[in-house]
Amino acid sequence: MYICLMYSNELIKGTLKTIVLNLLSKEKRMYGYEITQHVKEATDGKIQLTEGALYPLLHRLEADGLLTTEKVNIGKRVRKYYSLTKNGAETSGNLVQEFREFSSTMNRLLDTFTLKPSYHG
Amino acid sequence: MYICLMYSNELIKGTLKTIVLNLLSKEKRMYGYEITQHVKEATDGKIQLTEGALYPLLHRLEADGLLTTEKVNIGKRVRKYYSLTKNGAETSGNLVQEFREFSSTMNRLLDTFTLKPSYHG
DNA sequence: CAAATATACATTGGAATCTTATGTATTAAA
DNA sequence: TTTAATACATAAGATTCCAATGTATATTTG
Repeated sequence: MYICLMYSNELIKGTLKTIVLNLLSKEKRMYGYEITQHVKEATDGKIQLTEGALYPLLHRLEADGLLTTEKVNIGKRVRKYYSLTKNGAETSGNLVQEFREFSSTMNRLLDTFTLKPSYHG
Repeated sequence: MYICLMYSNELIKGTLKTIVLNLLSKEKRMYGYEITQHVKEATDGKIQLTEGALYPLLHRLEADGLLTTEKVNIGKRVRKYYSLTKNGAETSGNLVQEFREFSSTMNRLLDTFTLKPSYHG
């Protein structure tokens, strides 16, 4: 996904990594499905991550040394837990701060010109 | 561009349209180069639009009926002014609101989990 | 108990968006 | 006079995400 029912979904590109790393900086370890559910609940369904976006990202982050994994058997199923590496924790903090700054800059920019959106026809 | 010196530039994908339409909802008409300079100044250089992203977008928005153009001769040069159509003004308002909501949702989501970004090693 | 739903992983093809690089040309400043 | 600024434009490539599909186990519900 990134099924963002309330938003034109293009807005969110680039924030998935931030969301995931930030979550893992607070929770010791999480598995993919758990992440999707957590984000969904925390945002009242406003942000929903798709597997097609999430799983490849998790694999990439592991390959890049930002995450480590441990497999845990749950009955006959194998659950894959992800945790931050030291590098991942650092990156997490940076990305969150970057988003905050960007968000602030954007909102200021939009404020400057959104007093009355009008049609100058 | 989208040369965002302070940000990992991926964060901004999807906001270019919002920025441009919002600008044009406040200024009767603007031309491409003017838009890049305006955004640059208004954000203290934090957001810089590249021509490679801006011009194709302007063309697309015109093709989609959100913008109209008028060419003005400046000496030997032709300057291309863009203005919002009625449809464009409506879209502008929607996109700005969507960004605000998304921004708010994201910041709340990040707040929930950023008390202390840490390495659980 | 059977069927539907939830849990849980994964990959692939394609769309959309942006960057980098390149190109042309005029005008102003150093 | 040469450099920088103004002003447009396009093309190739990277990145990121979505939709679709696939597999399989576990739980809930009718």
